[in-house]
Amino acid sequence: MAKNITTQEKDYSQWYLDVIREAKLAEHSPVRGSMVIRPNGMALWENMRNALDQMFKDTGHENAYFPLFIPKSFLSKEAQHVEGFAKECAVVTHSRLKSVDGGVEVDPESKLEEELIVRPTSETIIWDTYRNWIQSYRDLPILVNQWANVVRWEMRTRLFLRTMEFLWQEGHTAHATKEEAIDETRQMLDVYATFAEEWMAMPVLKGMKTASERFAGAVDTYCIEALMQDGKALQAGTSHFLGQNFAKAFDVKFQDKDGEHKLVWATSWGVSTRLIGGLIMTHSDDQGLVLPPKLAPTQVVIVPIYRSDEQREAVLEYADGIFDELKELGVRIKVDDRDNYNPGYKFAEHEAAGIPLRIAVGPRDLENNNVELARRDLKTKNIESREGLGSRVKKLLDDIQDELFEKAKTRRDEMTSEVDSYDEFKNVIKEKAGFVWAHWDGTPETEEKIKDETKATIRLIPLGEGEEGKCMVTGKPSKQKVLFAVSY
RNA sequence: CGGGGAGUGGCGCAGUCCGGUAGCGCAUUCGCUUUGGGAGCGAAGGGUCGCAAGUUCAAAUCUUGUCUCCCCGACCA
Repeated sequence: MAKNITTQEKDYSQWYLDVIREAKLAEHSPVRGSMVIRPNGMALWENMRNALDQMFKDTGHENAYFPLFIPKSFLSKEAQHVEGFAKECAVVTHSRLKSVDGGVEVDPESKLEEELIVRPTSETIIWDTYRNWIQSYRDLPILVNQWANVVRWEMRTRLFLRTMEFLWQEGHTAHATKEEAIDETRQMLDVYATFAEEWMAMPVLKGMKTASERFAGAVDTYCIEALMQDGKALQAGTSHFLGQNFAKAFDVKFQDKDGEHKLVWATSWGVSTRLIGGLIMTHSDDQGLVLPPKLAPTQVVIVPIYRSDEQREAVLEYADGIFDELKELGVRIKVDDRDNYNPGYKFAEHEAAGIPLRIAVGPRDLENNNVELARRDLKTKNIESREGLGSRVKKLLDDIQDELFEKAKTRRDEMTSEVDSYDEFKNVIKEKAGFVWAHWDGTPETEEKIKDETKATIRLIPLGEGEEGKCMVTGKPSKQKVLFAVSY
């Protein structure tokens, strides 16, 4: 079984790569750190995108599109922002090639007057644009999102988790008041958390980043953090309160009701194809991908089983009847009527692809008016009556969605510890991994020391009040426990 | 970008030490038999051995460079 997939126990990293290959989600391209997203992977991303997009629209946002290329001078306008991204930018310096003995080389004559940066994120070009869109308080708020690709010149890449080019959405909003901008930041964090939990069935914790983990140019960075099966944390989404940093840098002011000219308040927020990596490492197993029904491109696959042509015809007719019934109920379903693979092969293939439910129908089922129903997540098989199948399948898909979440949440909770001493902390991080709550004195020095000594970083500071205590390292006062983990 | 490992038909690998006609399994194509957990038999197709230089009568094999992937570090969504 699953003969092409390394077990999680043997090598989790290799397992992750094998699952992606066997589920045909993506593959490496000839360009270092860049991937080809295959149709299965793109269909999954499209479902995620559609769900998120609707959530953005429901909260009053509109989509727009800004350029891929950003003039170099824009990047230097916000000091923190430059510092954060300078080291990982792709730069366009020339505009054409010329032929040289059978090959091509960069034409030195085509050197650009001002070099262009391939966007690592779009704050700069968007704020340069917003300056022209905003004059009055009546122009605010601006609630815009864009779906785009961005490029960050990464040293070390992993499919979906960290690639040089990736797909994402970036929301960029402009507000008249600080309070409104903070509300927006928090609202979008909630949207991300809801999406992660209700659609991806991936439990997340919400919180705020420390200064060292903050987005370059933000006043505060909020995040959702998920815990993967191997005990490492994954930052799954971020929402930034940008204060007036970009408004200052790009001189974006509005005339308020009181006639005063004021700087605009800003937010930005994003999630990326990295979420697919999180999805894989939350639910999948040694047989391959496991997908939550709400995001699965195909929710149910019907595998017909037959010997003779007469049987084939009868079975396919039976299968088509089921297909029609479920299709009518809004289930994403397909019939795998390929004749060149036997059922066992198809079973294995659909399991690797993570299709939540499989219905097998053969002559025996026709005779008894049954189907065989198999759950991908539990690997169970049951004979079920054909009568009322549609509504039971619908219910089952809902159950799977809920159970995947509960299972992931239980695992997350089991892998979450709370410690009071640094020795205990070091031991837990080393032996058990997972999330660890502990007191921290709030200084970057202590944070850095912990990171150097244990590889664990502060994933988030919880929102709201916590119980006071003493830092596990320095013994200095701590306002609340913060969440540590080794992360991706 | 540093350390380690790897690159040979679509996939997984042997061959490399010790240079001498490029092989195996799976997959693919055709035919027949099969089909309730990755089918069987027969036939066929497919590879400038990552790429580029060099050494040699001769290079998958030796040398140098370079690209890509995996693991570990530094950096990051």
